[in-house]
Amino acid sequence: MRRKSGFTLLAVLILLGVFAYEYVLEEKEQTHIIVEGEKVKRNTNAYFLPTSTTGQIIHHNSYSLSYHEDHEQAEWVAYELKKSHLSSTNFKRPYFEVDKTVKTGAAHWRSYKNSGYDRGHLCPAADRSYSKEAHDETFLTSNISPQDHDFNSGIWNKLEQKVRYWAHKYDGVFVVTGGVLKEKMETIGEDAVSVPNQFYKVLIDNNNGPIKMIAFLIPHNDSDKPLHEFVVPVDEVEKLTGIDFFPELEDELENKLEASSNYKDWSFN
DNA sequence: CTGTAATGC
DNA sequence: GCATTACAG
Repeated sequence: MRRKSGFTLLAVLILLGVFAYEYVLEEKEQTHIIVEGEKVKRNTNAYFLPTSTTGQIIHHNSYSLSYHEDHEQAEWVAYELKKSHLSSTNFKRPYFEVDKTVKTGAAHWRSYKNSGYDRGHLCPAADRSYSKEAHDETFLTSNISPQDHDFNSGIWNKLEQKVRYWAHKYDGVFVVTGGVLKEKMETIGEDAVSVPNQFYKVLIDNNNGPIKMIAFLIPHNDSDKPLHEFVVPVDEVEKLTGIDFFPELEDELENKLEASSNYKDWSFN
């Protein structure tokens, strides 16, 4: 009797030891990840916000944006797309609303009417379908840009779907999207909303292994080319837009990641 | 999924 | 203006 309980105690102790050892290993790995991006995981939404060239950053509940009054649209829209955000829910499309939080006055949706261009979401409705409130919030005029319908439903839609695929595969990504806004562009409607000649998307992933980035720069035309042909270094988008995308990253890491147009870490399957 | 447009109240 | 329906890439 005594001998048996001795064995039991020993077995329990060994098991405890194994669990403790594994726990320490796990802790070590997590710490390692956090060190790479400092406070990255603590407040991702604020941490990854790009700089604004206009000084008008607006925080909505489900995404943030920097509004460019001259072009009557956002220069960037940024949000975290978590794996848990992905939803097959199909909410009914509401009407677009003028974003009243834009102090200089956001574009009116009538400026897009009969313009020949789509009201193209920058933050896609499908990326905020985890609640009706979040979904409907994407239908603000500060979140749209004039897009050719074939482009919007073609190559751009393909990219948006790929982002959702990556959010699922990599347990979330942080997304920044916008049109490249330049001095002279075609405009539409009474508000003279600029029609960008290129659109970009910049992604950063710090949830799955080593931190990684990827940037896309796509001409405002539909294309049959594979998406990976539109990959550019983040530096190139920064040069075109004047936006600094991840200013809070430690400089050495930021410089290294933003100079690369290597996409081997991102699965295109 | 991404959207526009016509119709009736 | 809002709701419903039809249609297209």
